[in-house]
Amino acid sequence: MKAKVTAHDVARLAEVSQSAVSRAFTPGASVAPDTRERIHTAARQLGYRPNAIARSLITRRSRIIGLVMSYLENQFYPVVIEQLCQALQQDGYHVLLFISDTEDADNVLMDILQYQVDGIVMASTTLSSALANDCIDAGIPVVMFNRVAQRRTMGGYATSAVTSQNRAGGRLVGELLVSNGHRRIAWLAGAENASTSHEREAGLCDALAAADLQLHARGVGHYDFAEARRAVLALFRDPANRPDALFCANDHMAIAALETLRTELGLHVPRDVSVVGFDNVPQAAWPSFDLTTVQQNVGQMVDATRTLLFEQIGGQVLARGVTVPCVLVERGTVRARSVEYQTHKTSETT
Amino acid sequence: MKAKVTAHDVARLAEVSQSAVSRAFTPGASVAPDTRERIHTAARQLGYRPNAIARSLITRRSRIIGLVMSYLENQFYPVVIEQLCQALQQDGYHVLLFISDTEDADNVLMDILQYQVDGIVMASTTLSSALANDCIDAGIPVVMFNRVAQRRTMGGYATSAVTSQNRAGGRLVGELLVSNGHRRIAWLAGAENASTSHEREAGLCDALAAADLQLHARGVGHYDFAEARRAVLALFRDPANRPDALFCANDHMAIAALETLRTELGLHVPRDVSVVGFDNVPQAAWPSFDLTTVQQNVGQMVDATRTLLFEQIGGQVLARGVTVPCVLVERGTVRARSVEYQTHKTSETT
DNA sequence: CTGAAAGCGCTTACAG
DNA sequence: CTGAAAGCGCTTACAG
Repeated sequence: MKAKVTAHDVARLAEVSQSAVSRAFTPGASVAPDTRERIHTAARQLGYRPNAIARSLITRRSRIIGLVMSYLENQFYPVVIEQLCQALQQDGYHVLLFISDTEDADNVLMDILQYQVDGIVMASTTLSSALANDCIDAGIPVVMFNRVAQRRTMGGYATSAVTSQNRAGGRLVGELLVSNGHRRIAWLAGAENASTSHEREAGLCDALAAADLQLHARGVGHYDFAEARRAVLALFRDPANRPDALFCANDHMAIAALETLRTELGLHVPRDVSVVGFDNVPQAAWPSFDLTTVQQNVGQMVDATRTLLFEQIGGQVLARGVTVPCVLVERGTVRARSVEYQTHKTSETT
Repeated sequence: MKAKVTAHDVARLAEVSQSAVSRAFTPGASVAPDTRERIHTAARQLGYRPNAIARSLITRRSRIIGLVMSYLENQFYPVVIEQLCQALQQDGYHVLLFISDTEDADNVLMDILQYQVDGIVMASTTLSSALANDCIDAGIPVVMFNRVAQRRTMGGYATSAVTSQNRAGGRLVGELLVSNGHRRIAWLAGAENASTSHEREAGLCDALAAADLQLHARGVGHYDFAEARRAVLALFRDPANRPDALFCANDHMAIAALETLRTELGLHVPRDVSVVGFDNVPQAAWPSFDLTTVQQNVGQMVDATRTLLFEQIGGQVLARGVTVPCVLVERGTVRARSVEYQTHKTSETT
């Protein structure tokens, strides 16, 4: 391992001061063009790269964003990581990734703070809001991704958040199911303390209420494959009182439901029961699932996250929420309107 | 945003020197127990956290590992990220995540080097080995994860690598297929320049050769869903000359093959054709796929990665390769031995 | 446009 | 066990 080459080494070779070397690597600094040229040549010769750590210490900007997630089995999150990482790289930022169960959240917090990250993105539905508030108290901008803080304000601060229009998305699904003739509509919730799950359920209920319907049944899958399976089994235990549609709080659980309904309960989707998810993960489009779902616009969510982050890094203390529209993606898991129903409403058909 | 509290502030409050504060936060440093106590109390009072950036500058250790990946759609990699991240967190290290297409690899490299990472893990089959060699030249330990450098040595250095026993895994699959009576065995390669794909194919061919067989056909799917679909279509174009088994270089492509065979070609798996993958991603266990595959032991691979990394960070310059055993996971996509064949070999059955 | 100097927040010999 | 001091590799007023 060769000794690290520093700005001083380059300065010596290029016969300039160390300050000049620094300027030659600072966009917009005032250096004569030929000086800069000479410095860059020397730097290339020595294999010099500015030390970002030293720069961070003096500028008090690390250009690092902490990204906190709890689990990646739900394919929605790898997609988020990929897009967020690439976008931030383009902005000249980098991503320090923390995987955290809710239990060791405190240690994670300490680590993040010690690394002097310029901001934090919490992209997980299962992290405590207390953690977020601690960061804000430490003066570090936090953006909640795909969730909302449980307490929106604390000590005069508020937590920024980027979410889909979950309630509107839920309503879209409710309207689709109702207009296709479903009357016994069940809801499979994610985590009871997750804002995403709540809002999607509220949207569903809005649509049901507008049609004078109520939730037929309700289960909780904790956004987990195995738990979703169990909940589905319970929901469909009584053959005489089966739901005719199941709306799941995300695709990950919807796929678990699909598998369980087909394999273990011998039901056909959508003939016996319709299934709808939320997210539009890549697997939803696979022919085996062909899942009708609500697409979260990850690109727009990532853009909004960057905007909120940079606003706050730039000193604008105002936290705010941004809400991104989502769109219904109709595929094959919702039963089409029955014939008599179609006749009934034929004028409405587009 | 409150002003940052530093070791000096704590020193003032605890009525000690700034050096003492530093020692109180350095495990193993010599401080009187009650002094340490007083300092920690003061620190807690002020909300002090040591600045990891400043520490890195002086210790010349950032305790950051750069993790470079190209894409996360193959679910194998999110699993790797999750486990690697958590293991390194436990070691007191953190992960700076870089997503890189092969094209912008150079920029990525510069960034990594500027951030003074203590080591780099390249966990992607599609990154150039030139990139890896550049890092080694810069004196930063590199471990290839799930691949091997194209040129193992350069300028006296070699690149450490952690891989599964891919050739043995490929042989296992070949033996399974042959012993179950398949005779027209096709191979769906990943990328032509990926060591994983090569070795698995070589293992398959070993098994075929031992049974006096040859590859029946061969396609290339570039580890991509859409390309795998296209390759499968080509492989099965001629109904008179169809493979009776298809071994895919990873599960991601095997699932694409399954979907294509069933939906577009109307073939039944395993009655018409057997399909085997490699990795054992979570989806392989889903009932819709129930995919027979070779499991890569991610836990062992992660452990080996840490070992190699820390060896080299500790100054042992020797790069070396570690190879982790993998195991055949038999599920439902391989046709069982035909009756006459079974009779023939009945004594061998375990 | 350029250089000398101060300083970012720490760690770590070196004395005592 | 403790403190004063040097220094990690940069940036950035401040003069010139």
